[in-house]
Amino acid sequence: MSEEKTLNFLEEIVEADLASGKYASLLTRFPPEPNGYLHIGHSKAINVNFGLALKYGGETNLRFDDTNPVTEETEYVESIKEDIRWLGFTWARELYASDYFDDLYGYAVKLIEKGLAYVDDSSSEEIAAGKGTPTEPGKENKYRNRSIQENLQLFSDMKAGKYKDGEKVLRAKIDMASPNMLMRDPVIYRIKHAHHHRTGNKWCIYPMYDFAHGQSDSIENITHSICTLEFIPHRPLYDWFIEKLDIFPSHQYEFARLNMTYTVMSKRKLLQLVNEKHVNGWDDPRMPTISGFRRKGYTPGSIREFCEKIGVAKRENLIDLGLLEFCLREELNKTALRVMVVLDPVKLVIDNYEEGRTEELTSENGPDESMGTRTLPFSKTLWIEREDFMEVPAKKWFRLAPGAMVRLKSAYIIKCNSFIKDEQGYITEIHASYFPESKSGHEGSGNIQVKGTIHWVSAEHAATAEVRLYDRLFLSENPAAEEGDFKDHINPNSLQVIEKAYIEPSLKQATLNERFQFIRKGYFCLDPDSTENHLVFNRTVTLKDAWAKEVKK
RNA sequence: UGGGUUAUGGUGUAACGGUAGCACUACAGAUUUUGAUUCUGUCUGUCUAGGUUCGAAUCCUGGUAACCCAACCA
Repeated sequence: MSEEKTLNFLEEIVEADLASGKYASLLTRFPPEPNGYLHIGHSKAINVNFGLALKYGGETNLRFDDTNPVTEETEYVESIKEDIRWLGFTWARELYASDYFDDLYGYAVKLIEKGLAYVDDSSSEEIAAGKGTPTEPGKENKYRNRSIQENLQLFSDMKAGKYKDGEKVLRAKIDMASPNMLMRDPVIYRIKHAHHHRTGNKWCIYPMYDFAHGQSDSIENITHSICTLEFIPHRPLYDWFIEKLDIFPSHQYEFARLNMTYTVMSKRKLLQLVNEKHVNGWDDPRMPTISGFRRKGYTPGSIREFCEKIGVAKRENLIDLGLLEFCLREELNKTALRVMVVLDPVKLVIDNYEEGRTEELTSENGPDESMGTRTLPFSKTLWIEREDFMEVPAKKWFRLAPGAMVRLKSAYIIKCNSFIKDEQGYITEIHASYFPESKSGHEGSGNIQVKGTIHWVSAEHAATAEVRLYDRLFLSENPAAEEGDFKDHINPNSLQVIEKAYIEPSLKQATLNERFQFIRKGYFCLDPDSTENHLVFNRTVTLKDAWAKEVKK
């Protein structure tokens, strides 16, 4: 079977540009604004930009688009860098749009000198009104015809701080009747007397996105400037500035951003979830942020694989969260250490097992023999999962029930003799007898056939831990598209905390970067909230559960 | 309603005028000391109406639908 992978449209463009000699090498950039945390949607953009460069032997710059001092903070710069590194990518240069403020100012002066920009004294409302609507052209105002000399002076005064915020702006002089609203004399510089996280108080005028992005690309000699679909209408402006300024011609290309089921992706909505305490911060494991996924136990490889699988195209999409989970399970299944943990315990007493006796049983750590084995203490009294016992077994029930037999994983086959209920009818204890000859790994262990195998922990030897079970944050597939407030669709049971789960003793040595499969229950990892005496585990993702489906039928 | 972008199974993505393929999901079966994994199989698709052509998802014409654009945000 040949592995002939077809190219996505960006790869086709790049290959054509390289083949034609338009560019000798490839240089892309990832340009986040440092005003929030990166989410899974950004990981697609990261994968596209870094992935393309990697594939074609080029480089990728990390450029912080920090042209708006009032929303941006150094804290975000650090988290963004950490997330990109964690995903496994390395940038060629760490740059900032603010590095180019002097150049950008010079470009603005050049535009004024060419009669292509003017200072406008209108209020923002007046400017908005003057732009018209998509169906009606805008109107040219009286400031549009100021002399070059006057504009130069005024712009210089703006820079010098002679005006207050909002008193004046610099606008490009393009076409107030353009069908593209963005070409109707866009504002390119505004006054903001604000402290900038890098340039401090040096500037009180700041360039707008459209006057910073393309030029920054050009200054860095970015060959392919890749962004999302909503910037398509900006492209004519992007090209206009490059042409009028006569600078290196970077080109903009657009792809469809990632949308995923059962979550929201807009920064505004994520901020709301954090601020209104629907989650416990940006790195809450229920958040679609990179830091949230990291804390939940996702691996960088699974996210990269997911980004590869979803492809790159120009059409709107809503990708099934199940695909991300598939990528995760695919990796974790190969690498996670198998351990036994009882989340919802009920006591199991082996009547014919000697009181006080303990055996060290051997169990495999994973599917691959190279992962080795460990020992597990076994004794008369065990904890098993409450849901693994049914007083009146359902049809096709393979687990424990009165008179039924199951195997205790890596141990013995047992047969249930009886069980005890309290006055409320709650089962408090199950009694069984074991078959010594059925011991795992020993001759004759397979003489008795059973359909079910369940996990267990020795009561005497078990340690305890808190376990946090996460479910999807929203009940709706596409909460942002629902009528009304997206928050009305929050899943009230997205977090279930188990205060006291019984864990096998080996788990006391768990470390933060290890991944575990709690056999039959899912994949888990240690949470940073853990202390030596209080371990906390997060459920990364469940296992597929064919029985749960059977029950639903 | 002016401009722009996009339409392929439930989802995502290929096929670049010549057999509609791949992955996820779903379903069925086999294996299994995890009802996991693994393996095998099955279902389901070219927005619509015309046209060009020996042949159209692909080219042309007309519809339709979805998304984006009227911040001194990015």
